[in-house]
Amino acid sequence: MVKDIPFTTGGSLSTKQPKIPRAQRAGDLQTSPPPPLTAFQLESVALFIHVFGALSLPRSIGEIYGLLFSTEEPLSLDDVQIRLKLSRGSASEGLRWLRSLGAVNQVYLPGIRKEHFTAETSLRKLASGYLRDRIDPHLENGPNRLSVLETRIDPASPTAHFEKSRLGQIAGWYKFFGKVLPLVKVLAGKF
Amino acid sequence: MVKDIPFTTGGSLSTKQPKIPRAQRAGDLQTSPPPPLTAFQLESVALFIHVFGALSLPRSIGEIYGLLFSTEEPLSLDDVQIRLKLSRGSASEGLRWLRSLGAVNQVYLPGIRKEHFTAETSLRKLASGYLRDRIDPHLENGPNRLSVLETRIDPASPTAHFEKSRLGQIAGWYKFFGKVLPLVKVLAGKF
DNA sequence: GGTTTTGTTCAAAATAACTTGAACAAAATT
DNA sequence: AATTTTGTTCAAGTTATTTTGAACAAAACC
Repeated sequence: MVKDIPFTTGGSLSTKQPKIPRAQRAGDLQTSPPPPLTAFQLESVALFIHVFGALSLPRSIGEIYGLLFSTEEPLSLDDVQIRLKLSRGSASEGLRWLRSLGAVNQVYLPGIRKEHFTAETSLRKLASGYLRDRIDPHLENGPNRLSVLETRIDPASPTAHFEKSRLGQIAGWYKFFGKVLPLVKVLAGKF
Repeated sequence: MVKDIPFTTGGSLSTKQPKIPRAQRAGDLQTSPPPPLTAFQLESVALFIHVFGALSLPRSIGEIYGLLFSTEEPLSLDDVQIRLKLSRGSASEGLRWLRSLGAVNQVYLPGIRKEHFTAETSLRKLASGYLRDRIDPHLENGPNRLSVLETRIDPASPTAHFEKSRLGQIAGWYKFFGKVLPLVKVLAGKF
């Protein structure tokens, strides 16, 4: 809202200069020349676009992780954005997603205000983060879903016996995942 | 192509009747009244839409598997299409995808021409099919991708050491999956 | 206090994925 | 061999996801 009044800002009543688009701000005098990626970085980005794509995750997330993975120094949001030519929004949301998963670490550099990030490469942390955020939640509703399904069986119906056996089937699947996922997390710690 | 000439067909030169849309063909006299799903079927469909959605698979695939899972008798493509109100194309492609994964079985009913399908519920088959079709292919390219990445390292560069350590990291990940996935397949057989 | 820097949000635009349905192909039937 | 039944394909339409960018909010700085 208030989209038509670009030359005033929210809070203050005092005189204000026109708002300068962010792109010009930092750069007017010396717009940092976009640092090209090394061959290793380019190949890493391609690799992780592929890997994340296999999990149906958006390209931008693969790009960001790939860049951090292939770069020794911590990078800021702006570094990421400029090097990958992403929008601010994508870079911000992508980093947030990766952070929440535990796939990137925040690094505080003394005297520097911007947050910086590095790639987390521990398989244990990556695997457990992924499973925790993207798989476990589905398993937690399991028992609930199962009991709802049970209420849909009419014991009088001739199909009741079949339906109960299906119910048992699903229960077995949940049991399987309940046992195997923790095991995978443990094994991931050994690599 | 030849999209503007709806009243001739490809092969023959002889006189032909206008092509009748499939929908009218079977039905003119008694269009089969769409059989409503039972409460159990409805709930199953919802459940599998959810489960397949967690794997970023299309809704129609979850619907089809859910219907077959909750139905004792084998169903034909038309049965699936009509009951779920899907298009022919979706039903066909969805069933093909599920078949190729090994998640549905083809059943030949004596004296009936249409192919019929039932849901495969063995965890071993489901898991190994999914892993085989959707995960293994990515792992197979692994060694190749790894060696390409290696060629991108300039041994003279000061980052070469870091980059080699990253390479080792990835190699470890591949090793992990190479060991764990077969284990998962074996364990799935025990449930 | 006001200004600047930094990070987030979200509506709209761009892109990708899915679905539809009619044409086609293949096989069974007459 | 012509017709009917059945299953597949794919261009076009529809829907969902991702990306963009400008407004906003929060914190650091003056």
